[in-house]
Amino acid sequence: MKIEKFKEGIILKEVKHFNLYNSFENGQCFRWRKNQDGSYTGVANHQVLTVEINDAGILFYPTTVDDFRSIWIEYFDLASDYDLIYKDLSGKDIYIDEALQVADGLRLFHQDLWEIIISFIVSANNNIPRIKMIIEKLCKKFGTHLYGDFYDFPSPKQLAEATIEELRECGAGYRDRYLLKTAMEVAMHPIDHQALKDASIDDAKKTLVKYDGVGPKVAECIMLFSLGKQDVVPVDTWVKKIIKELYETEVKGFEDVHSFFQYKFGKYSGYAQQVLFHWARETKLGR
DNA sequence: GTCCAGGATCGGA
DNA sequence: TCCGATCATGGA
Repeated sequence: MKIEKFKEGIILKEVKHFNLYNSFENGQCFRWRKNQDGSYTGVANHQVLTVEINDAGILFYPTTVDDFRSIWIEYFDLASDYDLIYKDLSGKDIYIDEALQVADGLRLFHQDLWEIIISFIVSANNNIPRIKMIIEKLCKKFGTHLYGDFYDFPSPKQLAEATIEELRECGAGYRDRYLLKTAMEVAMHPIDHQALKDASIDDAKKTLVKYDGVGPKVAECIMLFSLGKQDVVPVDTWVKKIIKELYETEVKGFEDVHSFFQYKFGKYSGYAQQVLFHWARETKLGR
């Protein structure tokens, strides 16, 4: 990977399969804001970062070469070969082929475990614009101020010191007590991140669903969006809609949607799910 | 007014 | 183990 210094940041040339819109607005992350010029600015790794694509390549700023190597390559999944994924998935059926075209350059990020746990507790029975709004309020109210209008995601300790009323003021609704209980639990007993990464899907899920507000689907999102488990398939209302409208006959004979996806799309079934999810939302499938 | 959104929890069968 | 009711909130 050719990393070059560029003003306050770095620039990557010749990176294929990185589309900003498809990567930042597919429902995997909630804290990246689109700028007027099409670039995105957000907070991750306790830093404010902007990602921009122009004729010269992909720009990341402000950051250093060292930080980019040690932090952002992992976050943006830049070491993965998406050609490999596309070759593996394409041709499996007409729907995934169309979805891969629409969602081209969608990268599955490796986001912070704690932030993803809280974010997807908020996501339950909720919609994406509201999830973004609630998380933004949580950060502003309980997170550390970074720069301008950007705040760090609150730590377990910071969130554990919140009151139910304050969480309700952020718009969390009935999920307020889930957030508080999970924050207090994690503040008391830090998560063993490496153990979760090493664990099997079943074992990781068993651990994750112990947190209040984390059920099977949220656990699957945590595994796919933070732990890098690319064969985990979160089944939400949109995926159910996709199954019903496109795969109703095909899914019969399988125990559930998970085994169907696993059989059909193999080791990248989680990526297939995310591409289909994004495609369905973009094309307003069934609307 | 009803329905829906990246569902989870709870009590009862 | 499984199923239905219930849970805030705001936009369509």
